Order: sequence, then C-alpha cells, then structure tokens
Amino acid sequence: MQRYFTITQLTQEFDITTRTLRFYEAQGLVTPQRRGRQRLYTPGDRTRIKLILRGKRLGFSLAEIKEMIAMYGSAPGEAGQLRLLMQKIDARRAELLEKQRDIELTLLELDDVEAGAKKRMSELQVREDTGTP
Amino acid sequence: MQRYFTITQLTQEFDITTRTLRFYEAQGLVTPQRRGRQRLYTPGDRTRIKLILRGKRLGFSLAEIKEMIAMYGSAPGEAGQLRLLMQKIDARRAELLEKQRDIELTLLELDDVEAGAKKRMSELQVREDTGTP
DNA sequence: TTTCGTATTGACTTTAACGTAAAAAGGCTG
DNA sequence: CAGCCTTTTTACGTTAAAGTCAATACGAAA
Repeated sequence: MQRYFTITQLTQEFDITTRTLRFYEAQGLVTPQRRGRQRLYTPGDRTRIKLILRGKRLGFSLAEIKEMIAMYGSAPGEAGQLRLLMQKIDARRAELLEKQRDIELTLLELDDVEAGAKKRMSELQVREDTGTP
Repeated sequence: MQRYFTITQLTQEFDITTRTLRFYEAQGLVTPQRRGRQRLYTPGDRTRIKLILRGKRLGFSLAEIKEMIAMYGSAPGEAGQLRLLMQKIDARRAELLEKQRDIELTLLELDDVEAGAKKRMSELQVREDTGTP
C-alpha cells in the first residue's frame, strides 16, 4: 500500500501536466506535503484531484470547484453557517439537475441524427445492391 | 406570430449581451439576416442560440458546439462521410454518458453533505431545547 | 433638421487555465 | 565528483470567450 504519490505519478495517471497540478496548488485546490522541496501527494490529495477533474468535465470553473470541495470538508459550524451550506447545496443540485436535462435532450438529438444517418446508409446499400447509380 | 427577433430581444430572453451574440456570429455559429445593417434573427437562429447555450452549460467549447450543430444539419453525403458522422455521434454520446455518471456521483456526494448538515442542525436543536451550552 | 436612443463596427483589454522556457537545486549513478 | 535526470521556481506567453470603449450610423420623434 502506497503512502505517497509523486507529481509525475499523478500526471501520468490522470493525463495532466505538472504545470496543471502546480497551478491547482497555487489556487489552493490541493496542498501536498513536502519532503525538502519535493511535493508528496497523499491518497486524499489524489481524491481531491479526481474531484477537480470531474468538476472540470462538467464545466465548472476552478473557483466553483474549490467552493464545492470546501463544502465537502466543511466543519460543523453553527446554525447560520449550516443554513448557508444547505442553500449552497440546493443551488448546486439545481445546476446539476439542469445539466442532466441538458444531457438527456442532447442525447435524444444525437439519436435523431444517428437514425437519419442510418437510414441514408441503408438507402445507399439498396442502390448498391440493385446497381442503381 | 413573430417572424424575426432583434438582437436585444434575444439578449434579454437568454440573459446574454449583444457582444456575445456578435461574437457567436463572428465564429460562424449563427448567421442572422440583415435589414440594412441591423441583424434579424429567425426562430431557427433562436433555436441555434439555445443549442449553443445548452452546450456551454455542459462545458463544451464553442468549437465543439459548432461541430455538433453542423452534425445536426449535415447533408445526406456518401457512405464514407456517413460513417464518419456516426463515429462522431458515438464519441459525443460517450462523452455525454460520462458526464451523466459524473453528475450522479456529484449528486450523491451532495446528498451526503446535506445529510451531515441536517444531522448537525438537529443536534444544535436538541441543545437549544435542553438548554445545553 | 436636430436630437435621442439604439445598433454596429473596430480596437483594445480582461480573465481563466494553463503552456513554455530558463535557471537553479537535489539526487543517483558510474 | 562529474554527469545526467527530475523537480522546482519564476517569469513570460497563449488561447478562448467574452468585456469595455470609442466612433460612427441609422431610424424615429420632436
């Protein structure tokens, strides 16, 4: 079981560059430990990186992703803070649900385009079979 | 029934700026007609704008969105082109399905965070009730 | 016709998210 | 210890997607 990951290990695993990971660190999205000057990433850091990349795939900005990650690790807090947290959760959830609908619509449209393409393919096939020019 | 939309009508409907619409036009994503110098958007243009914004919400770049819109309106074409089109469709679909999984995971995590927050809220409530500091 | 408000065009600026290049610092390998 | 490789730091460059600003231009109203 591996305690730490080097920066190059992670860049290879996730297909990103060292520049990217250092940039994320500069933005406060990950804070790897150091052995001397070298960065050492814990499994926890690795998980955060996964979260970041997932957020990016969904079109969130690094600032938004930072906020979401902060939500995950939010301390207990008092009533007001908890209410604020729950508001943020609701807002994010609404966004994600909208994205879900967007995806469904787009998938349906892709189905349509594909159906049309298949139909035209089969028509071409018929012409080949019958020798129609 | 309205034949044309002005640029400001559309900016108000979609909460974007005129600069944005002109930029999309410069990128070849929409091509409104002109009356003199003034832009006139057809319902079809309006639909394309909707598609663009949907694509943006899903994190696609304008270049990708342009490609997808081109797929929708692609001419019949010959067998090779149709096969290429279907490959593109498959690739997009795969991307969208990945985004769907990403969303599901994120929603589950939000549920977790919310559950934790609710629990802490109720604990605070108990302390209030019992007068515990 | 002057004026007012809205549109257009072009140029320049900005922001996020990295890319690229240069210089110095370890660290291991023979 | 010299040579080589990787890593780090610093600084500047780049790209996409607009924002901002200035100079008109147009159409309608007064």
